[in-house]
Amino acid sequence: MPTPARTDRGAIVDAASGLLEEGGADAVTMQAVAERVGVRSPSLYKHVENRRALLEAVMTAAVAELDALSATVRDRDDARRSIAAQLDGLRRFARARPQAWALVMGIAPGAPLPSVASTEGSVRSLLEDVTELTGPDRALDGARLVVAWANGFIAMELAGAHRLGGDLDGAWRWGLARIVAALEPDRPAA
Amino acid sequence: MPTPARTDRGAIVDAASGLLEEGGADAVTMQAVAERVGVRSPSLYKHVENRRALLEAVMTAAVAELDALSATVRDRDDARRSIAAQLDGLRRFARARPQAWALVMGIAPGAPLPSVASTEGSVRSLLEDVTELTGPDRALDGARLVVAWANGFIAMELAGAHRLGGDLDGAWRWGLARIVAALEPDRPAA
DNA sequence: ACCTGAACACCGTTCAAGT
DNA sequence: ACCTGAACACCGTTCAAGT
Repeated sequence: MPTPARTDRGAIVDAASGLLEEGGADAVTMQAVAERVGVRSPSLYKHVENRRALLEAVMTAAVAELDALSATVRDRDDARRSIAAQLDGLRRFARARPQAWALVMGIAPGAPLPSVASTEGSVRSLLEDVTELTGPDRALDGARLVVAWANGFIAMELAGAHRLGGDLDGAWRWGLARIVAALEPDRPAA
Repeated sequence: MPTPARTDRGAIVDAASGLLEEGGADAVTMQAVAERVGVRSPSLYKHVENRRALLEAVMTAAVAELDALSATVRDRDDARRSIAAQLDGLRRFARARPQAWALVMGIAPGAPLPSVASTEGSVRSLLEDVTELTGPDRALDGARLVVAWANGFIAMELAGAHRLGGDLDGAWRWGLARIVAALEPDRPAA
């Protein structure tokens, strides 16, 4: 006789996301996830292939959130403003969900896969904004410049680069202005 | 009767470094390390406090290598050239020892601690070079700009951001030129 | 003073047995 | 069709016993 499912994939991924943010990827054990959704750990294997696949699902969900956020903050009327808004959004997401961000960046302790590449899906709208400033020939290089800086800055910030002192928010804004200006070859922006 | 030591901390850290590069931090198990140095895993605890401390020692060794490399490639006569040389050196190191770089970046699977901050020790000489271009007021912001971009780019590269295509070496050189130019407020560099 | 086997608590994963 | 307990191979770590 068929037994009705006592949990499902969505609940499992949610539980894993919660555990990830609370204790890092190491805290996402099959037993902890199982306990949170109310089953025993072997039952999870009816819904996810294994722990690695579960973490990939968590990652995919985070990428989707980032894509949605990117679409929300985008400003189609002003490329410069749009780039700034999207990078600010990325930083906000990273501060709110550092472990998910680290997972997406391929930076997480216990991460399943390198995956910055998948983030580049959410770079698509950024790419269009950047193209407006660089022209099509340097659009890809420009997008890489911008994304590399932002993620590198965030990595430093989350890793606690406070010890050098200084105003981190100020450093972000100054860097952001410089980076955007650097996309425009000839005009020496303010 | 005292028994002569059959291994020592240096050999243990070396073995751990090798395992790290071969299979990532997950491969640095106490048993694998023990086997490589020719003892049983419990004996390791006579020389290192625990696995976490061992990984920290590996990280410290990598930071020391980076510092040495940085000192080697530095060019005291030309700040711009010196910055480029140091970032190129960082990229070379990251490509040769991706796992060690990831560990230092706080990016490794199973990393013990966020530690980009400690990298900033090796940023000291970079900081001096940057100061020549930005002046003292923006030196810290400028160093953060440069280091963030370089590490972000390397993270993308190591994570396999090839899928978007394009010339990655070209993107690095172009970005590097732009970043260095961005340090000089007014002059619109070539 | 260092090394070892045995032991403990924990992992992920498989599988036969239940409903 | 899903859930479970038992089991397996593996972790990190402790500790009494060896030399």
